[in-house]
Amino acid sequence: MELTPRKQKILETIIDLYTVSGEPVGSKVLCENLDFSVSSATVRNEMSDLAAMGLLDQPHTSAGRVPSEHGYRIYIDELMKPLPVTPEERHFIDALLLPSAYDPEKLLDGVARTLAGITHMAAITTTPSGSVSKIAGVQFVQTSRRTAMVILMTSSGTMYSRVFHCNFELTPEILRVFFRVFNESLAGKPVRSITPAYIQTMGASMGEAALLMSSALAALQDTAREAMGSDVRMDGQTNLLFFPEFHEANLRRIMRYLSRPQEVYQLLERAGSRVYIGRESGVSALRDASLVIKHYAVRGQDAGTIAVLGPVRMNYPKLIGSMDYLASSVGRMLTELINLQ
Amino acid sequence: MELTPRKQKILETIIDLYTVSGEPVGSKVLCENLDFSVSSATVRNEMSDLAAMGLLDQPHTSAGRVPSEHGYRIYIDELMKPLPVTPEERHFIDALLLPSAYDPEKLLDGVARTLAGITHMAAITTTPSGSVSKIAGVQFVQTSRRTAMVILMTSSGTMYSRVFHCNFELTPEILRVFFRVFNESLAGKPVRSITPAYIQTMGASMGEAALLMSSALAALQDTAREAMGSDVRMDGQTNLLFFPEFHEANLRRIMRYLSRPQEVYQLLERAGSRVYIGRESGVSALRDASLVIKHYAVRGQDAGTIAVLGPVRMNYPKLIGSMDYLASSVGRMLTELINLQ
DNA sequence: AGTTAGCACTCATAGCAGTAGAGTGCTAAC
DNA sequence: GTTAGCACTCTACTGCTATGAGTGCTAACT
Repeated sequence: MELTPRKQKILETIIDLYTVSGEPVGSKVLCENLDFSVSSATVRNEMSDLAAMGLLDQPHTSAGRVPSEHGYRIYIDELMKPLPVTPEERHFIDALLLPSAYDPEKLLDGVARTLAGITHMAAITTTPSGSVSKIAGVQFVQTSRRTAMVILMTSSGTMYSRVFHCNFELTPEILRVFFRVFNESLAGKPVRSITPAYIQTMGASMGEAALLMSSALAALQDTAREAMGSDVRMDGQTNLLFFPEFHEANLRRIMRYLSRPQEVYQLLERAGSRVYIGRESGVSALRDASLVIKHYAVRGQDAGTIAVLGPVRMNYPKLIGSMDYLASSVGRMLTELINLQ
Repeated sequence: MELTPRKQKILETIIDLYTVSGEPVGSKVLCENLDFSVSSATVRNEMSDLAAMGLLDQPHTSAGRVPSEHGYRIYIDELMKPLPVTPEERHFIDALLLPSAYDPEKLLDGVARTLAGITHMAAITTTPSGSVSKIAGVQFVQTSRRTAMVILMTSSGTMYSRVFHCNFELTPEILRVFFRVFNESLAGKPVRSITPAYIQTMGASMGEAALLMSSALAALQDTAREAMGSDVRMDGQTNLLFFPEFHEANLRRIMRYLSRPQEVYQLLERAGSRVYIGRESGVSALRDASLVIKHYAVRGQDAGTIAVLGPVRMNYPKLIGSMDYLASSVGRMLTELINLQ
């Protein structure tokens, strides 16, 4: 059967109405909200066709119709257009991002908070894990007589720091030696090459100096482990409490899933920019939710993702418009931050 | 009316049974669980007395009894004893704390995660805000040709860092000047003295050099603002989803309250080590919850709090025992970290 | 051929007894 | 002071009915 323009319009209107009300849409209210006038009987015939095409579901015989996952898919792929952010919204988003704009480490936190704030849903951001980035350099800062901080800087602009303690007095000279030794053997190497084995090799090649550096080496390995970890930030999980479709077991399933960042990370990284409606994600915990994923690029290279998790019934055009803008802002900001270096 | 030993024992047993079942306790099951044998009629008389004393509530006429807030209060103040952690539990807690033990910045995060992990409730930790701590020193690290990181170290052992960008090439000499100027005017001063006004004064006193330092000054002020902010970490909020008493509106109220860290911070800081049962906290969002607060000390001085939020029906002796141990561990670890410096 | 009015049919929901069972409070005996 | 016995209360559950929203179908209309 063919999806005539009138059927398209009806599907769109059902999705619009269902998005705001959350209730199945009946033929009567539907034909009151159409921008052309036909009787409810005609609308019923069309709805019956759309249901036969698998675009609408019916909770039970005497209920109205609800868009099916497939219906949403057609709507998103063919019918809707992203709604670009207005200048006001742009200013609003920029203002929310500003406080974290100067620190790559904090930026993705700020983005998650911003995204959760403007969408009132759960927001997730990821940065590329160290598995793809390189070591830009290692820095040392003395923090007290016998403690110092090692800072690992990566090519993606992120920094990881750790404090370590030595059983001897540190001097600027010693730290300069640390700096030279560490940067000579590490700068330019992929972060993933800092393995315990490599650390041992480094230690071995230093001879006696290794004893002095053991705590620094251990601290460095800690930062590398952190850098290798998938970097996932979330915010606004509690926003999901306010959607009637997220209830009890359903909600618990979702929250439990979100508490395993590695899995979330993998889902987002391999997805590409797209919308997962309900069961499309293949994650059973998310079967009643939608996940909108948008990759952002730094220097033209795919660098990470921002994503929003919410009920299937959400305002996709608006959300996708906002996320498009936010993703480009983040990419631009990170590119600037890296170019500064 | 007097709280005879038998009444005490009955109250304790009711609380024990109610803690595991969550159901009102009737006279029949109660007398099966008492360690002395009396008939259910006797128990009924005693329960009736306890209800008259305000220690038990009755949801409705034909239901069993439930401990009242006042009943819990008496139980906690007079009847129960904290259950010290077993050596196994001690090892378990230590193992959970270990990964974050070496970085004061991350320790309180780790403590919140640990506490949520062992209690299966929501955990909160606070550190003293910068309003009471002093500036131990300021450090600068070059991160690229034109960017550097300023690190504010406080007397409480916490560090706050921010990256800043200059429109000229940075050299080690310039950073040494920064270091000298900043430490001369700031070291030893309370963190709260770094106000925008003071920053301006600093700039003014530098003459031309102020132009070079403006971005560093701005970054410093950012770190100071962060250091002044109440430092509240939470974890395990989603654990609350699994308690039947936290439902719908109730749960949303609590989550909404937890999303305002400043209020939570104030509640914990002014409370002292204690248990707030239901409405005792004075926070209406927490009227159906209990909050167990424990202060920890660093170098013998009150330094911050750890707290657990959960249903009123919780295992207080066990929880308080665990928290006593955890608070002393945290205090000890922070004291060590500070003494190292 | 497409559209519409009319009507029978379906099904969820709310409301209303009636019943079973848990638990109490009271009384009288021990 | 303790206990057995019993009437009383109240909730939770079940089955029933009425209601109404909404559909699907048919026949008439344009």
